[in-house]
Amino acid sequence: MNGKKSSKRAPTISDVAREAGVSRAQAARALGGYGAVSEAVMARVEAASAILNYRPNQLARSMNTGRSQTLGLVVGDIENPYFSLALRGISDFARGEGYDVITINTDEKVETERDAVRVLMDKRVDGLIVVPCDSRQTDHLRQVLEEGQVVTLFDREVEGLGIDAITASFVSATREAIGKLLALGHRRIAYLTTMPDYSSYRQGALLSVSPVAQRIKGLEQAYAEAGLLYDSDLVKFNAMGPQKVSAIIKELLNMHEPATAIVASDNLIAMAVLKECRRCHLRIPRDLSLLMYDDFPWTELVDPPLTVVAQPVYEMGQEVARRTIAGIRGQKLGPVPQFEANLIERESFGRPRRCKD
Amino acid sequence: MNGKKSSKRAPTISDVAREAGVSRAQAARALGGYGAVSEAVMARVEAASAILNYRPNQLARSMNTGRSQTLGLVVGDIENPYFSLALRGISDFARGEGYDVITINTDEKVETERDAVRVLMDKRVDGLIVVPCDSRQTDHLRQVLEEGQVVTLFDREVEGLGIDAITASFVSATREAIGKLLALGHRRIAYLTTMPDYSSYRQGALLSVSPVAQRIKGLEQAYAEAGLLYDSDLVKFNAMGPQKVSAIIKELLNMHEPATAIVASDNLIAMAVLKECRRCHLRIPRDLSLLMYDDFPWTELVDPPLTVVAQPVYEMGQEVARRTIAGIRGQKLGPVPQFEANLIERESFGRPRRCKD
DNA sequence: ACCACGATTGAGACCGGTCTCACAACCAAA
DNA sequence: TTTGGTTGTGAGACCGGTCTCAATCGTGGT
Repeated sequence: MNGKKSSKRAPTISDVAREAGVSRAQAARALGGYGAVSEAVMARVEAASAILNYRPNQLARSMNTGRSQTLGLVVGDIENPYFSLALRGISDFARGEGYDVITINTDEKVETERDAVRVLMDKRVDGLIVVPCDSRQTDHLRQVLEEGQVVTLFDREVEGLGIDAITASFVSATREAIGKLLALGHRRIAYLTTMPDYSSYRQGALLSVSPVAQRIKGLEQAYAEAGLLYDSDLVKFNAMGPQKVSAIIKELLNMHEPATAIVASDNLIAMAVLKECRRCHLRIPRDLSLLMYDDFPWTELVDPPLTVVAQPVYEMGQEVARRTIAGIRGQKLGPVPQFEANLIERESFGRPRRCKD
Repeated sequence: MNGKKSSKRAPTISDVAREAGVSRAQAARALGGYGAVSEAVMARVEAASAILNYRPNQLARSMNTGRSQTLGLVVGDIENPYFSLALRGISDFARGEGYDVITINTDEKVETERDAVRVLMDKRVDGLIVVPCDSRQTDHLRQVLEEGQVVTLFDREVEGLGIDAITASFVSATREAIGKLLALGHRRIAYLTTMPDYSSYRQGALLSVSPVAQRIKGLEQAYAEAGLLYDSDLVKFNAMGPQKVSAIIKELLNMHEPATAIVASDNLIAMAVLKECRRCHLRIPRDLSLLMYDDFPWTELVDPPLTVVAQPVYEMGQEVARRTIAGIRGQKLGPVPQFEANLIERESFGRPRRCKD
């Protein structure tokens, strides 16, 4: 139905020039607002442009300016409300500066991330915003940086790349949250993350800058402050999907000393935990306390309303966009602002149950 | 930090040709896999390309093929999980066919939609997927259609444009849901939508194809089947944001014959209703029954789990992408498949309370 | 009247690819 | 040996803009 015959080919600057009776160069100058143009020519060209309903071809413009006015966003999963809110922040800011955004999902697979970066480079985006899915495999990032591309990281840092990363700082909010759990009497607090287990997180250095590492650090600090030592067996990686989470919960509850509280590293895990609890008739916070990262509208609507550590996702989105665009323009913006996560207390914390059952 | 000096300019096909000792045309043929190329040249060019780490400039390619391998998505608010799930469906399918997606938010403002369409046209996207925010102001769509652009609508139809629209069919699921409410004894069932009130929805024709119209139709059918007449004063437009929703709920409960059930046209409204109920200590379903459109993971986690009318959003997203790309390629795909919405019964329906208080 | 200088203007190169066309080389058929 | 048809190849036009450069024009200074 649609493109019956591409009816009228879109008018080009040559058409406008002919209509106005001037040279291509002159028409371009009039429309582009650069160089010197007389009143008369300006008027004629504007009229011609209006008559033909001329719109400049951005592709052609990009060709020789080298700027495409487009940002590339490489993200794990845009369906995840965390990222879609970030995208909203990014595109709102970008739009205000005349940039558009191409989004590509990686599903947290490095191979896909590599492809995505390449595709976006090929499309000559002016800047790249990347949520790197593996802090160790970053050759592709290093390579595009060498080519002079502007890259900004979001949500996760990578050491040694020497580029900005917009992240929230989780240590203090986490320490505060875990402190409350400890005060309530919890000792066995499990941490669930979708992150794959890199042989062991205890190698520390590798993960030292990721949000997960920060959160675990905050957790350990809280234990230390209480004069306790955290049992790192309670950190569970690879909690992707409801089945995995379900299995992990079973494991945690069947330990010699069962977990009495769960920290969910993101909203998907938290939902899986909630679902599993409902299935097994476990009541929160009576049977299990729950802390989740990120605050979404529904978290205060569930039963019980969830205590969460929130980060200003939308604002962080705006900030990556701001810094990326500044980078493109060659501006310096000073140090990355600290986005501090904060604890929002609702009703998913309670005293631990004494014994099993 | 980033673009210190754009270190090495990206190699072009000329560089490859020189390195391989052949003409530009020949190098292009070898790389592009068209025309006739001898074994020897092929090998030399491939080697040169690998050495230089050559990547073709998609912009330049787009220039004269006229195809940018990019889709434009114009959507109300990507933060809305309904749309972000749809986007996921769209980009997954698009990616599989070698297309990328530029997303622009309209905030449901026609003016912004107009701009968005223009910007995307200027960037020469190959096809446009639009969630039109006003079924009456569609000149900009009509115009790009005349220019031969491929456009597919999503979520909402517009009459007289003669293009595909991917929507779910809501009549029967809604009739079923409302039938259950009527059977439980409800008579005063309110419908809340963010849609602005076009003087009055009773003009019918204007809204005849929108999802909202379909839902109201299903609602009225259910009443008719029960031998009742629906009081159209119970349809409340313009329910944008928690405050509006809050005001509307107050109004509904203070009517001479108060509403005993609420139908929320989208998840944002439903959340606002839930929040308001919590604030006013109204219990669902004891004091008020609630039906919401769209099914999201959290709907079965809230208190109580929500009865919803679900639509296969992800699949619908895939389908728009499929049809848009088919349109670009000039293929015909036959009639648009019917996506039937279906009722998922959970626990937010109950008997209406007898009197006030 | 003559020259310098700035404002206007058009010709044409260029961005990095694709693609048409003419021509050379090669082989089999006549 | 001449003819015809197939590769293989390079030259160069083209996509639709931007931008450099030199030429032209008008004008004030001397």
